Amino acid sequence: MRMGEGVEWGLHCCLTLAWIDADRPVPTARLATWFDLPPAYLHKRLQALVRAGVLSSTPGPRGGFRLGRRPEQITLMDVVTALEGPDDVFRCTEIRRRGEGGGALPREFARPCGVATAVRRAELAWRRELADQTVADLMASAPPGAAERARRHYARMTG
Amino acid sequence: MRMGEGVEWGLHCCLTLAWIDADRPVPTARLATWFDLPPAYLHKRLQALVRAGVLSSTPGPRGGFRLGRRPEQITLMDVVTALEGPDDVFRCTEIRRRGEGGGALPREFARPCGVATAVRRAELAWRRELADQTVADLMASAPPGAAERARRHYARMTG
DNA sequence: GGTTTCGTACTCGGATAAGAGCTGTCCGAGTCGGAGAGG
DNA sequence: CCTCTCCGACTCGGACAGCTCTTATCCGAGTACGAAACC
Repeated sequence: MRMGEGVEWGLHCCLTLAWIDADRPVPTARLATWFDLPPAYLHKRLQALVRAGVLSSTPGPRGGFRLGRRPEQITLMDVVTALEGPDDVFRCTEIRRRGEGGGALPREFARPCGVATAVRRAELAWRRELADQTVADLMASAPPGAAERARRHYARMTG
Repeated sequence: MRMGEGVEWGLHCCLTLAWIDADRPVPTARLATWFDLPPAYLHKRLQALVRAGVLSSTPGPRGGFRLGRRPEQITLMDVVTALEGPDDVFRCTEIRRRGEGGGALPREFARPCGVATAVRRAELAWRRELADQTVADLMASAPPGAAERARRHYARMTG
């Protein structure tokens, strides 16, 4: 059980896009060079963020990606859900009612499985923490001057 | 990103072992029949729980598995860690310092990456919820009479 | 009848193959910018 | 000199392979029981 690498990429890209706050969209190639990532695959992951509304894309020359909404309205949960899918981490297959164990007790199965409930409680705590943190919070917790350095660095790339 | 199926199996098996509280160890075949699971693979997953000390095993005839310690001392975190591995869900690859972006700022990298910190906060909340729940809690939250039914069902299987 | 010995069957344990999902790559559709010709 | 047209290049978007990890399976090592032979 491991989180996909694209989540780290997506969060760093969102943070960078928020910091530089460029007038023009930022193409994939720039971000891939910035972080030394495989351009094609990064592109694929950014597309998933566009489908979720986290980013917006512009085709053609001078095109690229920009934030789909303001940084304080992009939660980490949004990014994780967009990149890892909306499915629950824990999937209850109702094994309690399979096999010999569950033949004759239909009334009890009206309530959800206790094991699933317990694990989902942890998963909800995880999702809640992710939903409480926004890209704006990431910007605020960064060392001072980080945004300025990002802008300068990006200006050096474009020029 | 999905949790392995073995976690559900392991938790249900621990709960069942705690309920029936048999004098003899319970072999894999019984548990596999109980939940209608592939016996060989269930066996492999139970071995992982033995390596973690959650279960203890007895070889030979009349052998099998039993709980390695009391139910109130087996947390859901123990089971998940045993079956999914001890690695963090989110792995920070330090992409901030890779590529063009991180060449000239060595002082800043002394502090951990803000993105990683934010995601790890959520992961810690998840682990904490898992660690706060024990197998004994699962037993307590089950409908009354569940333990008795499990014992009767197991007696019918053995006899 | 009691005891010893042997064989058998059962269980765990780890090493060995298929399948799914993540990672990585490619090419096509669409679009903007600029060069060049014409007025 | 200004405007219109056309060409070219750049970017996103989705479809196509390689690889790691999960799932699934098998066979070997060890052990307790039970039967049989022996005392």
